[in-house]
Amino acid sequence: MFNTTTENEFIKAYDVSKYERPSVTVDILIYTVFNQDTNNYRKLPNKVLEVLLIKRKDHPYKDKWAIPGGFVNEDENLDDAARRELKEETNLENIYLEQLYTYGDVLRDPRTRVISCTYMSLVDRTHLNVIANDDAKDAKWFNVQYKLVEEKKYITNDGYLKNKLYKLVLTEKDITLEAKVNIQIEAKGRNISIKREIVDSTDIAFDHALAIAYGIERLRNKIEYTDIAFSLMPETFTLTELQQVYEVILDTELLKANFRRKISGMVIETNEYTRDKGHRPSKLYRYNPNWIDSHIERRN
Amino acid sequence: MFNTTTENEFIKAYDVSKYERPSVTVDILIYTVFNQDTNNYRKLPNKVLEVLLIKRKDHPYKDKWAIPGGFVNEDENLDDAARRELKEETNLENIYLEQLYTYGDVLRDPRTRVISCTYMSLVDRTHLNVIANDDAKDAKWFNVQYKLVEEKKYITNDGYLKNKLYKLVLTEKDITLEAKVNIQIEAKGRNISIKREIVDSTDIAFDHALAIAYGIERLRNKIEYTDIAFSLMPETFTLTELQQVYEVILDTELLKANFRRKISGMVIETNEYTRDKGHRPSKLYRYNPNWIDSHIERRN
DNA sequence: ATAATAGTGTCTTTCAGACAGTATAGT
DNA sequence: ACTATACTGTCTGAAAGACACTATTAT
Repeated sequence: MFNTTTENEFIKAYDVSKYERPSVTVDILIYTVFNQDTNNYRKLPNKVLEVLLIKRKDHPYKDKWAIPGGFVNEDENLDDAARRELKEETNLENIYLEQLYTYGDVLRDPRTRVISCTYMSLVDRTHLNVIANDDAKDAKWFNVQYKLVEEKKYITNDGYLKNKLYKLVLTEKDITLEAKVNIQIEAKGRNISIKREIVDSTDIAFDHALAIAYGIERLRNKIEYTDIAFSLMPETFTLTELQQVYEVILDTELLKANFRRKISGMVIETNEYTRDKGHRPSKLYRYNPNWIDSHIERRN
Repeated sequence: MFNTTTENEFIKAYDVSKYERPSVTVDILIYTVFNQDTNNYRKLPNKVLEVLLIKRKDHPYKDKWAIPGGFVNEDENLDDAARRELKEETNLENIYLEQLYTYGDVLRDPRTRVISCTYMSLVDRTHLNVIANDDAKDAKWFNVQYKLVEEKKYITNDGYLKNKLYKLVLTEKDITLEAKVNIQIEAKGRNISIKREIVDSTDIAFDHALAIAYGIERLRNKIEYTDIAFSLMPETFTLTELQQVYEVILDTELLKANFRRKISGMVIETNEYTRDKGHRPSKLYRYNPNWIDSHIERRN
């Protein structure tokens, strides 16, 4: 039982005060929506979904891009570590933050065994300080595109095997990072298992492409039945802006009248309007925090 | 920190063989549905939701009940550790298994910092071997009840504070374990944060009451838009049995005609019928794995 | 005037909820 | 015959989808 460890190592290892941090990190997916200006004075800016990445300065994955994160301190709750990291990266507090998934494959970090608990955060770009654009840290907002590119299904005698191949493209000025994520769904009798794996990820560090993809999927799911979209909005906004946020996350076009009917209970109108837009002014709205009362609560 | 522990206990607790591994555990919520026989020969058995718990033999929380789990081996993926634990407890493989949430509060284990990644598994009780009922391991299936008992809402000037108090009751023969879980939802402007905490948990070890509660909530959510219910069913089943599973998980009564319409695409009828039931025989059905094709896929 | 967006009304189809009714084994 | 369950048909109202129409600003 006490195999080859020396007494010294034993003591060092178990001396309470010297107990090293567990090799557990917290990594944060910080998503935001950004206005891309157009050249036409009349046209509204396009909205794009962005994620914050940091260029690694050391091996492994030197010069590749990674999700911000860091080790969990010994005396720090997991959630607190996530909040601390978020504050370090964006200088923001009291922001939407949700635990996503914990990645723990043995070889995901070539140095040593690292288990990473990922969180997802949504921030309103207008509230953002510049830390995240600090060149010294080499942190950049990358435009995110995530699309299904191939779907194959094989029927087996007691179920099926389905492969869905998604392409993730991250761009920032002249930098383009690409990865492919394969989602394998295996149905065997009544048992269904899902496995996600990176097929191809040349410029994204570790298995972070998986996390970025998973975050977008969660976002797409949750925007349908919760109010998370408002975490991406400024204090007041037009309904068209809100619709654009839904569209850029869901990657579809929505019909204006139907969209407005759907979200009507989630917003409160103000007396203010947009100005100087080269077209009819738009009424400004704010989030209605009491919306949830009229719905079946399905946070989690 | 190590207040009254004897040296002996200390050594035992920190056995070297455990050190090499990170202090990360995998804990598994194993849910099943069980038929409770009734005395009336005509009546169908009642179904109850159950979860597998293990009686702790050592400090801390000696003689309290805990979710089965254990340390992750150094050379073992997180998912593999979960599958291994599941196999050890139930002797089953290829079972529905899904990562749930990772608990990482500093003081959740009084011995040392332990981060626990929880998984949820759903098993068909008819396929179960007896390992989980092995008295030597003191593993028992507990009847689960989880209900909202109190809801308070305070309006603040920029949002609201909502407290939802849930009561969790676990029973097995003459053993009753109770816990209260408070879900605090704080809306401040557009930012909403959710905190879950145990208010009262006298007989359930660690923060496991939180995990059990969270698992049920996930189950209640997912049963509405996925096919996970079938992981709890035997190969063939009647539609009434399927409905009972939905009812016991959702803790509501459903109207038969509407339920059948809703799940009609998920099942395939067989030519077999139930017999000797003291009433009209019921057609047996099996799961239709191709159901998902006709739906928007929302696993995750 | 025009380009571009803001905002509303309404038709249709689909689906969830409610309820009433008929059918059939086993004692 | 009676009890308990099996199974189906249909009405209603709400919500989702599609589309057409009117309104208003800066240049």
